[in-house]
Amino acid sequence: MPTGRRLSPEARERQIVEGAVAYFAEVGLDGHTRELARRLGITQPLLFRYFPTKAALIERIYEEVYLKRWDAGWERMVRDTALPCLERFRLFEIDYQRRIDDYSWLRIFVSAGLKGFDLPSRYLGLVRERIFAPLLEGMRAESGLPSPEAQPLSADEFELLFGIHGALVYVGLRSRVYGIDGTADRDAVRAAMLDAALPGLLATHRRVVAAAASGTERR
Amino acid sequence: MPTGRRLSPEARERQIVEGAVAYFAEVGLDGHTRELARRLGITQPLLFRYFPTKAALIERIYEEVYLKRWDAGWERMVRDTALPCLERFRLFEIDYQRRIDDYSWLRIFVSAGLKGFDLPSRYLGLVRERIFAPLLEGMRAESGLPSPEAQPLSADEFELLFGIHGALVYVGLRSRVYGIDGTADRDAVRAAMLDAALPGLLATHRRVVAAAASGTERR
DNA sequence: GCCCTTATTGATCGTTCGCTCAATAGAAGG
DNA sequence: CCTTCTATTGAGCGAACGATCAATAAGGGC
Repeated sequence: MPTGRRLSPEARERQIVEGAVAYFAEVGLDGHTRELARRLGITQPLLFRYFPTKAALIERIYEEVYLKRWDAGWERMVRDTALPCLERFRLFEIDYQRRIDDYSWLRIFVSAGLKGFDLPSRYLGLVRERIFAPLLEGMRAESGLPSPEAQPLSADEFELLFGIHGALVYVGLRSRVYGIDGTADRDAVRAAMLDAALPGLLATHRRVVAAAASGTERR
Repeated sequence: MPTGRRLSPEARERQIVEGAVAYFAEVGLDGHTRELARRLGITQPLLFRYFPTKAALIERIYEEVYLKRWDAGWERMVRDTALPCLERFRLFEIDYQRRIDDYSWLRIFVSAGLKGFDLPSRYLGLVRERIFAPLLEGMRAESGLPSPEAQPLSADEFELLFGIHGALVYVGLRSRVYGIDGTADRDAVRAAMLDAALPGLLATHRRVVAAAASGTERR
């Protein structure tokens, strides 16, 4: 993609942001501004006309890749009482995983985690509060268990969902971060994982809630 | 840990390796040799007396953290016909996860993956061939299914084990890489995940093998 | 076709990187 | 106590880093 000089500021900014996402995803957030500029076919000082510092450019990448790609429909989907909770969970995960099983998304996410930025923890906090909490509340209701107001959602309940979630994320990580050339159809693999994990989930959830209710019993 | 100058070469090398593991785990493999030396209380040129290049030091870290911590007992454990396969799998994962749920292990692993080094893919290849393949072979036998010689192990079968494995690894990643302060007892969380996932595993495995045997059927 | 705005560049600053080497200093043997 | 060996250091090399700024050139309005 040659540049064609003197773009409009909007077009140039877009080009820089998209190029930066691809570049820093590939080499990590310690990548160099000169190399990024070289790949874009522009000079390095031009980057600093559009972003005051490298850190500001990276902050913009966060907005671009994570905040912008958060789908408000997910929050509605998991509250849609027309479907059973397990089906809502399945639909959410299929759509969510398809969105994040992306070279840039996954690599910048773990790269940010390694560098100690709070983006991953804040993002997973969002998943926890806006997706998993409503789902667990629905599962409580479907099983005739106390509402979260009567008995707060426990850490173990969240782990139930994060466990399945993690298995699905790991499929993408193996390919995008560990470099295992997954020739497999990862969508199908995840669908099969959900088929295996979901049927027993409600029963396990009831056990976990009952254990939490009756003090500190174990299993 | 102040230095006390003029150590024996063996003691100094150990100190450097251990310090390097801790340092590069914390800041990533792009960390700087000067900062590492400062933390060790020595000068930077001394590092280069013990390791010719920074790359050689990092190579040594790989040996130290991954190859050296590989437990040959795992390979025996998963072949121990005295126990049912699911129990072997459980015992392996409990021990394995306890070993790798370690700040340095997990962070250097994903850091190496991001930098494109082949360590993670080679390591996971080891898990696949030396741990999961024997387990799947045993599961085939327990279920009266064809041996791997008669019908090769399929990618879907490996995904069955990698799915559970990934859910367990993700527990550590959330804490060690994403920086979510897991106040929870991660060992107990993983034990509960295994309790939830293992009971249905053999039946699912039979379905997967049957589907693979009868051509390209789906579910 | 000319002018004026501004996107873009070339040159460069101070700093820090991985790495080298001659000089220094601490322990062990006689 | 003095010599010898070598672990350790201080000074510094060339290269590359993020960032700055005056000079240049491309396009739009008249």
